[in-house]
Amino acid sequence: MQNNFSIYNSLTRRKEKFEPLNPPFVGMYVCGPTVYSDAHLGHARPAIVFDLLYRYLLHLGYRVRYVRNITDVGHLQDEEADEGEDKIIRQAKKEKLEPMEVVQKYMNTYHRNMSQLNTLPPSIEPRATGHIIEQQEFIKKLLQSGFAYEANGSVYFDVVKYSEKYNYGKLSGRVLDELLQESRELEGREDKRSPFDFALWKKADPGHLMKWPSQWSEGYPGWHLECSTMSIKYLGEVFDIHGGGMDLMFPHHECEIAQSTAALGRESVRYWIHNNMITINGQKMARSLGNFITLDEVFSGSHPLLEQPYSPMTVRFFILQAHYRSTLDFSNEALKGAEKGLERLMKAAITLDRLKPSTDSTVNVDEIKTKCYEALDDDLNSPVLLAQLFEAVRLINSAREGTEKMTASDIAKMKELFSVFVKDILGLIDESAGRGNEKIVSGLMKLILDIRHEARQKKDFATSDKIREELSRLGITVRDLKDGAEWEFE
RNA sequence: GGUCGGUUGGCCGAGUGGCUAGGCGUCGGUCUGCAAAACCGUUUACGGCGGUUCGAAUCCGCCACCGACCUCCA
Repeated sequence: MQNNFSIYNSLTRRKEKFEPLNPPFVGMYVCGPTVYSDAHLGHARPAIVFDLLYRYLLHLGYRVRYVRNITDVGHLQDEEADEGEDKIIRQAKKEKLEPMEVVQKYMNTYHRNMSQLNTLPPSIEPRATGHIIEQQEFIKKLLQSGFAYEANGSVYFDVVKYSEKYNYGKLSGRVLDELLQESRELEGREDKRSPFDFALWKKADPGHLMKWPSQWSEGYPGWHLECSTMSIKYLGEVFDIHGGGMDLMFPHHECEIAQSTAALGRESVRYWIHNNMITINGQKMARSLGNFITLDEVFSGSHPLLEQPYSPMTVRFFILQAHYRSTLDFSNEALKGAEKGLERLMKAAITLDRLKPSTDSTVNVDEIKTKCYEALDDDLNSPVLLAQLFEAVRLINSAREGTEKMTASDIAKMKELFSVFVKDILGLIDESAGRGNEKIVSGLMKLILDIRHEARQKKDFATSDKIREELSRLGITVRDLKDGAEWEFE
């Protein structure tokens, strides 16, 4: 499997050549959502970023097993004290639903939104509640290895003991001694030996809605455990890629490393990849800050901050226009810009279909293609890839104007370029497509435009304008060219 | 306070020690019966102060400001 693909590894803080453990197979695990409310713009970013990575790896010929979990238990409101209320249970009470109804409801919304954004579904989408036994087995391993301890029916991970042998904090750059000095004293619960110990199994309080029997207590698993358990179950003890948002590096991913390393005696993940945040007015978009916009609100325009609706592809393009490791600032102006840019890109594909070949050529499609690969190979640089594609757009438009020339071979290559990079890899599809019966509509349009053409030849502009206006009312735009006219749905 | 990252033109965003991505917007032009689109050009860049260098937005130092993480957050 040949490739020149390099990717930034958060663990080593460097770009590294991507070399999977067992080519052509690639194992990729990405932290999915906790399904307790509607997906917002922030959720779209990792979904699209890792969709891009998934698509590119597939394009390069790898056989990728893409695992993305659904967290449906154990994610507490106040993780620090390990006493917060489970997010899903809290929402269930609020909506007067069964916890599993809450999970199903928001999982459905999430899937619908992800499909709208044209992200490919993962190969496996495991749920925490479906892996209670496996998580308990994992806890037993940690107890056996001595890195976990039981206290009052709960089981905790012993961070202090772990750090005597391994490096707790290596991913996020934290030093345990410093963390311990700065941490405040625990109040109430004294089950934990150290404030940075985290729960593997929590004994349920009376009346707790989601709980399972175990040898320790009726209870539920800790949040960090599910990812270690399920990634190893489906991808093996050592696998290639683990992804997620930067905000998960500490403590979530740090705890995952500790759990897996403690249980297996070695590192599980070879490449840690983290996407940056979407900001709004320079501040992270987050539920807790109350400045988030849900995807449905974006698509419908029904949020006070939105001046108009923005289509799923506009959002996708907007996200792909920024490098995944940079913050991306939301604004109406930026979204509108993305909308126009996307339109320009998609129109060029249509123009390409209608282009008449020349006998000679003034363009070098292969050069653009090479640059497109270089952009992706350099840490998945989608903005530079788009810049290259816009160079192709300029050439296509110029060819239509006659200032550049493309042979039939050039046109075929260019179509291939668009098909591979725009559609397959960037996952950008024409949202105006699929309206009406293509064949009949195009036949009718040809007829109508022929009549209009004849009217214009006779300088009967009243008729030609009437046709254009009536078509416009139906949502069809007509544009006159040097020879004939072209049309499209608005 | 600790750790890490950022500060690029009206907006969003790439980037490399010298050849000034790209998109959107603005303005002008070409084309056009009109319109739209397209094309060509234009517009104001690299937070501040020093330093290294023949040459720095790009390397180093200091300062200012912003953000993320250190509770949950994609």
